[in-house]
Amino acid sequence: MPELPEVETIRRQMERDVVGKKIKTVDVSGTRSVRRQPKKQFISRLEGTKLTGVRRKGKFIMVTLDSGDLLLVHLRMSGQLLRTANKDEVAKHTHVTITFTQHGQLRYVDPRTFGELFVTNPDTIDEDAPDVVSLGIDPVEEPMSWTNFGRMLMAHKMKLKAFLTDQTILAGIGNIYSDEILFAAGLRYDRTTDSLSTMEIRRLYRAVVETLHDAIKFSGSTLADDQYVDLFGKPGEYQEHHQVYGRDKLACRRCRSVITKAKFAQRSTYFCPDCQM
DNA sequence: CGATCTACCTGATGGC
DNA sequence: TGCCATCAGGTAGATC
Repeated sequence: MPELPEVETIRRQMERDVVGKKIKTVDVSGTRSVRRQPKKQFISRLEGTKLTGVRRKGKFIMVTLDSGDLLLVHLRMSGQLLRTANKDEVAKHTHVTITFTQHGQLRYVDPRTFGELFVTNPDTIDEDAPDVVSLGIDPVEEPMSWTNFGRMLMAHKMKLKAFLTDQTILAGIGNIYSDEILFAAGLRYDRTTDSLSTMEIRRLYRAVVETLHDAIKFSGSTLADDQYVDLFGKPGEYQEHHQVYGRDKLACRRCRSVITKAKFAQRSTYFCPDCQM
């Protein structure tokens, strides 16, 4: 489900709403959402700690705790973090409930159970979470020059969509935003990284940054199944601004050609055959 | 090394 | 209605 803009929306809300709160109790039900460490350890390392900050790298949310530990959350396809009152009805597929000493709870809900939570520490994260350590550059948190971006492109010979969605190169871009970025850049998903002119490199870098910032401004994208909602259960609005994603057989908003749907790496890919070359 | 595919899950949707 | 196939924001791991 969520990509960088959706995760960033939740991060910003958590920064305002849960930082400073102290965890009273943690409840874990089911076996899949906390799977990287024993449930008991997960719970004991959280209970009694205070949340001191919320950061993000790619699609990971990292909550800093006053114990020095880090609570890591990855929502994968269908995870939601929801701020609730203690007495609010418990939604189906609620797998983790964090109750604060005051002012309610933070709940983790995830129908498909692909997402996960775990507690780690800066000293042990190399062993605990190699997937976090190996993340590439977060294009929103770590801005770079377009020349540096060009060097990254040249260092990997692959198709543009594979480049954009490889979390060890750029962290945070998934299936929706790679398609939207490539439309904004006027480039096809199957162009190779080493085929771009200087102008195209600049266009692509600009599209990465602008598309992600735009999507954050509109609180991310909620698709027809309503799976993505923010910390307070509210859907995003960026789907109304999609130029290509989910718009196959519709007219391109720019040139009126028909948007095409293709398969790339077993995923749907949408593009305008006339605006993207 | 890269690319390609499969598996992990539940639920919504569409065709027959 | 029901049944079955297909698809969905992601990524790790096996295989070639």
